Amino acid sequence: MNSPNLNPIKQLIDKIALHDPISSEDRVSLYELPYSSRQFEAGTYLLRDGEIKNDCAILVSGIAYRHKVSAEGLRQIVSICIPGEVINLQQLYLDEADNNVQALTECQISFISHVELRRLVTQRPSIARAFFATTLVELSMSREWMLSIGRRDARARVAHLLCEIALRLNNNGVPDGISYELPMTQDQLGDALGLTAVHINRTFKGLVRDGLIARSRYSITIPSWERLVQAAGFNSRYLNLKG
Amino acid sequence: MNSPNLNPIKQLIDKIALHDPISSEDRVSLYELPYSSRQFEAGTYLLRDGEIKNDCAILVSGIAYRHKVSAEGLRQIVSICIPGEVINLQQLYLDEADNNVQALTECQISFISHVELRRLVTQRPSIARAFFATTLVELSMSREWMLSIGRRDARARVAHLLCEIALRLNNNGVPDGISYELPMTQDQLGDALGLTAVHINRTFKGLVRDGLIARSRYSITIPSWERLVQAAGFNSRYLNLKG
DNA sequence: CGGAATGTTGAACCGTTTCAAACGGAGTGG
DNA sequence: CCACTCCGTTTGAAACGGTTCAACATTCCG
Repeated sequence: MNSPNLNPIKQLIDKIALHDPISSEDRVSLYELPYSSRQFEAGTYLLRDGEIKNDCAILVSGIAYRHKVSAEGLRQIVSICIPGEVINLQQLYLDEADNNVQALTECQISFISHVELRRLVTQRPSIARAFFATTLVELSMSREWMLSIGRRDARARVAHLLCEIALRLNNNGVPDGISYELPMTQDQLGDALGLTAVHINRTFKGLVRDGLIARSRYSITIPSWERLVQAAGFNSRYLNLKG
Repeated sequence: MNSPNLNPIKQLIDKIALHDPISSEDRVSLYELPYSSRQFEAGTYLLRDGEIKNDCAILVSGIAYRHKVSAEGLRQIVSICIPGEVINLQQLYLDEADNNVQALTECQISFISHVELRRLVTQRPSIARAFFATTLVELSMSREWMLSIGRRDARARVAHLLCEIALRLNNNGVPDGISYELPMTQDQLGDALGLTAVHINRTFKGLVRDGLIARSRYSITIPSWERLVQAAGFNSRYLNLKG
């Protein structure tokens, strides 16, 4: 999981190629980018609201979450970051970050100079295009997230989040009986779904009672993908996965 | 408002230049793009969920809203589109639309061939960059919207929406006493904010009672920007407006 | 003028929150 | 290896913000 020799560029390429093809020529030029890596322990801020331009940060291993806090101090988690994603793409062109990214587990981050990346993206339109496509998918995911928070009840919201993460971790499809680690406290889940930790707890219990999921510690098991999808009203189209 | 001689390319340029500068050279090449225009009446779908690649559609005049509907048939409005925006940027690189855009007022739409635009964007990195920046701002807006829906109460949600639109319509700042048209029914406002039409009504009444806004028909007046911002917990940073 | 769509209001209801207390499990120090 | 502590989970009861339903008022538009 935290194997130190994960190649960040490969992660990045795999990720962006998921939504837009990248020629082998472009791959090579991406491979030429210099980078440096660093480990961050769970809980660390990987990006802070208000932060000014910085190097481009790729999440190589681990899971993180992006959040904002309201004037009243309430937190809303707006997305989950998984390996291969650029955490601060926004800062590639906009000045100031307006959100935070925090490590959920230990995270390996690799840094590429923004200047370098901007240069590459300028010289190679198809790489620019791939990053653009990735960003469009992120936008699409955030719209679905809005639909969840605004219009689904607690049960469907939780189920939907579980579906989304399961599929993002297994792009080719989620087989029945699969399990995965979702290292989020119920407090964090609440902040992600616009609910209370207490209500997350009750909702989880309901899902377990009805056999839609099984749980132990941070591990989620999905006995029947079909049934969970049904309960969530989940339609994977918005993830724009190929195939 | 619906003046037929609005130049769509100028609108487009003004819009993307709002977040990223565009050189005069690039402006010229944008001006060379061929386009055709058409009027759509209020209520028309400008983009449909499931629609396959199409020409790039610029909203030249009028207001529209983007929405998704859940498996249970509930609608969530995820953004308000104002003039100068490309409605279906997503389709520039992704295949299938996963959301709908519907005209709120009569709308003038101009079409540019996606092929042309892709070609231009390939040849002129700084234009690509400007579109990228615009998309990043859209992403940023959607994150703020999530924060609203997930964590603000009804009053702050409504106030926040009113602030956002006021500022997007007046990029240089909102003077006290300003009014603007928000041609949305309370049903639509409810769907935008994850509330019921009924509750929108009561919340509006509350804001009026407390002198935070005045209303008549679809016209909103803001006596004190300061106070409305306060009630909304509004911080304009996420809009990434220059200056 | 008439009908449809939108806005307004009240009362009952309900999904979720709040508060508070107890529980469990992992890590720490004695 | 136990006791202690901390943090997150679990549970119950009461409260609340927002919903639902239903009736009525208003505005719009043909």
